[in-house]
Amino acid sequence: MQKAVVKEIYRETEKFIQKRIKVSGWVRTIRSSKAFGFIELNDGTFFKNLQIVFEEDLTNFLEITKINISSAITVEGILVESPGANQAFELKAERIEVVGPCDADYPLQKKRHSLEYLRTIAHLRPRTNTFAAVFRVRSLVAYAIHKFFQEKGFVYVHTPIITGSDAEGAGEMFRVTTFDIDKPPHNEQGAIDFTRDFFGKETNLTVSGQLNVETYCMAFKNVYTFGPTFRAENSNTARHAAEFWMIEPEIAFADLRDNMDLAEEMIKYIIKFALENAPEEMEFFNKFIDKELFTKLENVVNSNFEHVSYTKAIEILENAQESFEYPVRWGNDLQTEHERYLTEKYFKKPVFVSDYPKEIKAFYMRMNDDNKTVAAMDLLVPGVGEIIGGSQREERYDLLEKRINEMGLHKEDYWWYMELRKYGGTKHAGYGLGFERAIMYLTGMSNIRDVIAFPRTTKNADF
RNA sequence: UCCUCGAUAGCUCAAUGGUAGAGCACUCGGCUGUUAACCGAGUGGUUGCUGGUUCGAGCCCAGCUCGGGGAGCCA
Repeated sequence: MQKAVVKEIYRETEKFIQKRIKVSGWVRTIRSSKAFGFIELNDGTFFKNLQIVFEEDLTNFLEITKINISSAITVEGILVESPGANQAFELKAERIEVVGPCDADYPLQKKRHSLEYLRTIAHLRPRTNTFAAVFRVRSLVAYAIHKFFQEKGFVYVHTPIITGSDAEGAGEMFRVTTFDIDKPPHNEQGAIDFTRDFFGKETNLTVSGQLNVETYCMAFKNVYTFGPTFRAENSNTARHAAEFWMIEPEIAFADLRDNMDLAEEMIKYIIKFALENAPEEMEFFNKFIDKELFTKLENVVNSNFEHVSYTKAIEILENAQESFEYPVRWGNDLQTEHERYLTEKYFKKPVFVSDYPKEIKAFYMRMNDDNKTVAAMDLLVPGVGEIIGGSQREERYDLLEKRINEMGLHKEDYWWYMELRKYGGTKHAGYGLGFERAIMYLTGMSNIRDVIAFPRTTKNADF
């Protein structure tokens, strides 16, 4: 007998119709009458379910009518055309074996659950339509990102998760140590003696792979990282997590414009990839999560992203007929309300804001000729806000050294980073894409906790 | 961390300061093509925690815990 999976049955129906097949999966719902019943079977390979019809000629008919949702079963039968309205075919069961019964206290019902409740049962929520769709899309988009960069010849670099450089400056860090935290060793000055710790120095979980990946950029020309990142910020929002994934491409012999063009091409590529490779899931998001999703995504794919300088953006905001809570002033960073206005109301599409005042940006960003702004860019998208942050890097040794000093950093901490500027340093640029934020944008999900399998956020590391 | 709203059955939600309820889930029964199947009956509660006001608190007050929304920080 032919074994089949639900995805093949939907995609290549002609291969299975009128044939005896064997399918294994979980019961999503069951409706039974005195002499017959229906099971919606999901085997995990496909978003949609396969309808099983069973009748009282089954030797275990009574047992089957009583099984609970989420029981694991194996069904043998013939795939036939369905007289019902909602499906083209169904499996007429000749034999159903319960391979893994499900207890009656199973916490998921056939009805809708709140996303908040489902977070409390993170081990079971991938069995729901919403999370099945989210995590299949997440998987596909991760693949699409690799595919995009690999097809362009980029080299995938695994930058370290544990870092000894505490000066990356991108946020609060999680300490990595093997010390007994109740009694760490002290040196003669009375301070904690990190020379006796595992690495012989203070170490933390990385907040960004950028500085490390720049070294490989100077060897391979075009590189990217794709890995987990950790921020110990006490953030409590729908867009922040303590552990998240980031994609950080870095391109040599390239400037800020090349950088933005790459970002735009990548965003369009992954949107198209998701629409083509997960049509059922995307349809579901458009119908139940965000009714404007397809309109939004098609608008992004078919339009050119807007470009605006920070200075011009300030002008737009100053002239806006809008009362902002925070004042708009050249030199201040853009607030969330300002970003939302720009991308959602003014341009109504993704917009790159570039060339920010040097005071509000990182030390490694390239100084512009005006000596006031740096070659930085943020990509703002409607609904999610900042999804990408990047810059052209300062490749001039003396200017980099000057910025490090101005910002009160210690140049000894960056000795290897600075040497890149001595030994064949060249123009280069890169950006960071928050992977979860991209998934949120693609699916319409509005909380980052719902696009991470087991989210780690302030006061929550369950599962 | 700040502002704001909330926490009642397994879930989603009701309940003038006066006997804590419904739908779904679950159990039992019925039903010959269902589509969140349907019909009937039943089981199910320390009203988040601690204290206070009151003859009496799910409801009023205080503190705490956890969650939602917004803000800061950022991706």
